[in-house]
Amino acid sequence: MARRITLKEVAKTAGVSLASASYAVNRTGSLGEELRQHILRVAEELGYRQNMSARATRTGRTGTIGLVLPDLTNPFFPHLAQSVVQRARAHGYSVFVTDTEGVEDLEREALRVLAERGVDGLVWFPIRDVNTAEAETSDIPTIVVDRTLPRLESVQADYANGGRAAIRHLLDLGHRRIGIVCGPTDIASMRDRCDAAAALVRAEGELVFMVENSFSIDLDGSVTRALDQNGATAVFAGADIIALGIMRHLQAQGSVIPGDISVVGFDDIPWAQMSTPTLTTIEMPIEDMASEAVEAVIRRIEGSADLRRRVILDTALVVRGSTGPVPH
Amino acid sequence: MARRITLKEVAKTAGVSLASASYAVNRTGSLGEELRQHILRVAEELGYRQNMSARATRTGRTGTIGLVLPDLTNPFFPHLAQSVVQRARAHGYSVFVTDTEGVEDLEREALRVLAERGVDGLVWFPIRDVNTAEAETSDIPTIVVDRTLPRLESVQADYANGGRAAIRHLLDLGHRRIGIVCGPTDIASMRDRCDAAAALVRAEGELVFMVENSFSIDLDGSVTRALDQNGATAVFAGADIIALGIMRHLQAQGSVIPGDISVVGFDDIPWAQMSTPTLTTIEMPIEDMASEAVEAVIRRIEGSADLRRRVILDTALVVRGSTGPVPH
DNA sequence: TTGAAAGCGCTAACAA
DNA sequence: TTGTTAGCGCTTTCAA
Repeated sequence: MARRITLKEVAKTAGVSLASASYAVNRTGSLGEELRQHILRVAEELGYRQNMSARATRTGRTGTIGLVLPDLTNPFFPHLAQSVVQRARAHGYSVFVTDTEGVEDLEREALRVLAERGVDGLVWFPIRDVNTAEAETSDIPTIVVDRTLPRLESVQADYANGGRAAIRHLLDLGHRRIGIVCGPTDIASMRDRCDAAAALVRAEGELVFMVENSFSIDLDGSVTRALDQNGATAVFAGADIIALGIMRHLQAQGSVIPGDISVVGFDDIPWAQMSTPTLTTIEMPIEDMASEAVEAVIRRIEGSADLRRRVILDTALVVRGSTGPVPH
Repeated sequence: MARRITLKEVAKTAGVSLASASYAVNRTGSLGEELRQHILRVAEELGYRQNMSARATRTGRTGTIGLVLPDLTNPFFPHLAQSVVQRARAHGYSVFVTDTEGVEDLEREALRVLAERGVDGLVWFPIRDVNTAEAETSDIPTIVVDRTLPRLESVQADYANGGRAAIRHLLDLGHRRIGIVCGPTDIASMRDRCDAAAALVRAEGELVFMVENSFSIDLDGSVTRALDQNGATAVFAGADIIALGIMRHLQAQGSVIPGDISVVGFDDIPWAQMSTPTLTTIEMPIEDMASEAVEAVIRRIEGSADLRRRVILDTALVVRGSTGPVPH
């Protein structure tokens, strides 16, 4: 493990001062063109690589961003993480990824560690709509994704409209007796989509049941009971993973989808395309959310002290095989 | 954005020297118990947080690990990434995650950036069995996952045995006419499982076809043709994603799985549990691979100049609904 | 345009 | 046990 070449050594071999070497490498200061070229050539030859830590102690900037999210294996997040990493790289930032495992203590700890590492900014998908780490994040530019936290800029999808779009689709197919299986309602983004959906069902049809299930393909007894007993011709689920569970249950009971009953989900996770039938759902603008979040956090880092904003991005209905005309 | 408290300020307010403050915070050196407590209390009150960059310039260690992988949205990786992040945290390391998008230039670039950031170690899942970045990684402790690269320690699953276990399972069910759909064979781990599987089929049954497909649920024409024309009673796929595509295709042709034909995959991605029928497959020891990789890289970082090792972890057959007795 | 030198916040050898 | 002090590698002000 040969010791790394320092700027000083580059300067010495190039026969220039440390300052000039620094100027050349960073394209700062003013340097004669041939001198700069010469220094860069020497640096190249010696295999010089910047020491970001040292640079960071001087500049106070690390060129890093922390991404904090609840659970990488939840199908929603890998795509988000990938997009954040890519957008950040495009701006020259590297990303610390932290998985909080849905545990608030770990979340607080994660934010503390990232603060200590001196991340320039944070993209944070909180476990719940609660700021578990006010203190740790208070002096770091932070963008919250998918949640709303006091005093923090956020990027969200238009959940309410998404919920309505799902119901509108069912209504257009002639469905009137509609059931809703919501995800955990302690999360605002979930409440938004379900409440909006429920309101529209009530206005133009009949809400035959509205129950809740955890983010799981396994259904609670209360949910299966609702599905079995209430004669809905269509079901809206607050999350695709739940919708898939519903489809599985209905099919196991001998129902044909969408012949007997239609199902629509929310999120457009990858599985939605591989189920039988494929799942009609509401697509989240994940890439847009990721780039919006990264751009926003970098904008804050680079100083343009933006107003506190809330960016709301459009969702879209994706019609697939799990919805069809109401049976008679 | 209030300026961060420095150790110097802590020392001053606590009325001690900078060194003592450092000792207290790092639990190094020798310090009277009450003095240490006092300093820590002051640090706490002031909201002191270490500046890891400064620390790193002095110690030459950043307490960070780089994780480099081809594609976070590939269902295999989120779990791996999560496990790596968790194991690393348990050891006090933070993880830079980089997605190389399956592009070798980006991979090289990613490794260069991580080297520049001074990561203490690298956990690297290369795109192919080729070291695209010899130079960038040569002086950083590196563990390669799932591939074999010259001069680098690696962690792998026992692919050959996994392939054999899948075939053994089919043979035990009475199948003799078996087809194989391999994944991209330019990857050693894929070749291993398929070759071992093929050898066993040839030895104890009849290999009715052996074709190749990309890592995709969509099948090449050559694959669908093989499936349709060769009267296999069972198919082994080199990857679950391909197995799911095969199931979809067969079902679309009117075949019943496993009544008419059995399908077994490889990887045990999450979807394998949600398909209809659920997919019999070979489980990869992902968590073990992740912790083995992290432990190994940390062992190297902390100096125990291990011999160059190759760790091979066991795979396991997971029997689900897509395999059954041979039809007559 | 170039260089000398101060100092970022911290650790650790050495002295007291 | 505690303090003094010399740097780690770098950027940046200031003077030449």
